[in-house]
Amino acid sequence: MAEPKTNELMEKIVSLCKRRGFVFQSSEIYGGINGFWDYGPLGAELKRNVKDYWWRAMTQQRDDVVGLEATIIMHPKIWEASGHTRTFSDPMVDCLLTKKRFRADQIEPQSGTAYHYAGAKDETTGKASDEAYSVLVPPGKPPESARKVANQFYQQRGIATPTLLGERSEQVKESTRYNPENGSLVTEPRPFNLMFKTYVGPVESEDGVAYLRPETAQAIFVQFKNVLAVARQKVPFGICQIGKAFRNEINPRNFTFRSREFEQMELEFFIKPDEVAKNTPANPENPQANWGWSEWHKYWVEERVKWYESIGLDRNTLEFYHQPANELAHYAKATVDILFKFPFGTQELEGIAARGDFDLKQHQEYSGKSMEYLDEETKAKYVPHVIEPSAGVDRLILALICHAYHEEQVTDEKGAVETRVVMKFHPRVAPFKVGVFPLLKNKPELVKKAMEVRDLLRPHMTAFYDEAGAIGRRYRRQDEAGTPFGVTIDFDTLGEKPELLDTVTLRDRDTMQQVRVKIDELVPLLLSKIR
RNA sequence: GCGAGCGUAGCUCAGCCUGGUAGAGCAUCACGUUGCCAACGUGAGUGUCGAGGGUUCGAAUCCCUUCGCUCGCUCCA
Repeated sequence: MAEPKTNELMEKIVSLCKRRGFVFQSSEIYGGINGFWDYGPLGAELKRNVKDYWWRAMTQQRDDVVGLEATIIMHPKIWEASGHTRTFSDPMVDCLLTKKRFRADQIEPQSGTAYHYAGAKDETTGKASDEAYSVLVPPGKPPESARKVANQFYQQRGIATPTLLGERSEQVKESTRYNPENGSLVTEPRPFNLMFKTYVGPVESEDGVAYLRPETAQAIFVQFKNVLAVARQKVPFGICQIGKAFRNEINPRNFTFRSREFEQMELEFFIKPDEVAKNTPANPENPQANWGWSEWHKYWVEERVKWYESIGLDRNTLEFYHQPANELAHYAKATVDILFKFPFGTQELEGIAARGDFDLKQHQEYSGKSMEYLDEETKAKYVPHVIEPSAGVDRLILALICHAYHEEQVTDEKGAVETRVVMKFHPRVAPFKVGVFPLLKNKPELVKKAMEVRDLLRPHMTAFYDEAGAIGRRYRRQDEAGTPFGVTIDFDTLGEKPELLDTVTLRDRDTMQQVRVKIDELVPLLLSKIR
């Protein structure tokens, strides 16, 4: 089937999301608020299904993972221990000429001669700028190179043929105020705090400063001892959590992909340090308590890929990025990103990191509380290491929507070709599982029977009843909502052909094929398809 | 944050240049019709033209500010 081009495709998807009620812009009637999105009726069902299914797969169906639900606002010292207070508030500077942005502390100190200018004037037009500007040139280079850069600067400000005013020079040593690439002055360092700040208590004072969590993981680490004490688990075991996190992104982009308020699904899986584990490679299907971090890391990557497959994102729709050593965070031993090919580019859905014992050690140090675990089997005492599969819920929802979106050319019986838009969600995550339709709405017997069928299905699955308009139109509406099955009550259901009494047609969203099914068999049949 | 473009009905968009207080298609709702894939008929509704301010007798249209969206740069623990 022909798919539209990328930008066009993304626009169609955004449009459908609004039209059908998957995603709305937050606070839209007030003009919207950048980086925040709401889920409409269909989106809310979809997201709930995805989270429920993750929760079921990660903890309810495993012996070795337990759940946690922690608060969004936590003790501010947590973010000092985790490093977020430091790394999330780097002062940044921009090059005044190229606008390129640097971390202020990462600019290589420069020495040389700085040429300062008070402004510039265009002798022919009379246009002038009194904006001060400076250029640093390396020792021994003539002032002409500084003037060239300064000319560019003033030309950008609308002075076509600038005459530089008030030039004076100065020797500078080890300055970080200039762009090392072109010598241009940079802006004053400006703080960028990526954490949302708030105040605990009614009085806004610095004592009460707190942050909305920028990730859910830390909550798990700080509750590690409590969970350990009650969960009757032995290392290796995991703690998982689903919850909101907040980042004051400089520039939210790509629909819901990078939002300022978003939801994460995270597992922290605690394992033995390699010195304690015997590090016995074994059958990957059969996890071993004594696996080292490398085996566990591979195991969780595979587990997660299987999970994505189970909701319809086949392996070949994903890409895998093994972060090279120079990109790894200093505490990480390995990170594998699971990526999805979005229309706007291939982007990360989940990162699976082997984080060593960094996080627990940090909290041990900052809180003064021991994070050690007594391994009864080996009698060893250690701070467990951790494997962290961390997924973004909202970007996964977006991936599912993009993946589900299909346009198909359909030829009707009159030979006219039209486009069918169909959202091919996996039945497990589809917002509605089944649509129930009376063939005609002006026949009370059909309507009555259809309502009975709806009521029969409703305790088991989300069922959408629709009687408005022609039957084909109702099918197409459900195609756009991604409802995988349609049940139609017709005259045969009522016994027009006696052998078909109490049977209905069951339509498959993707193939549009219909089969006749006994009403009695509907619930078990559909349940087998949506679980 | 910087640069460029854009913002008109639920959606897609015309109108803007050259000011005279808004339109199309689709969608929605009601009634009728409809015997399985966006049929048809009749009728109905909707816009503070993104917001605020200015110019003008008069602003969707011109100017300024602001918010939002898209793209590029930047950022991305």
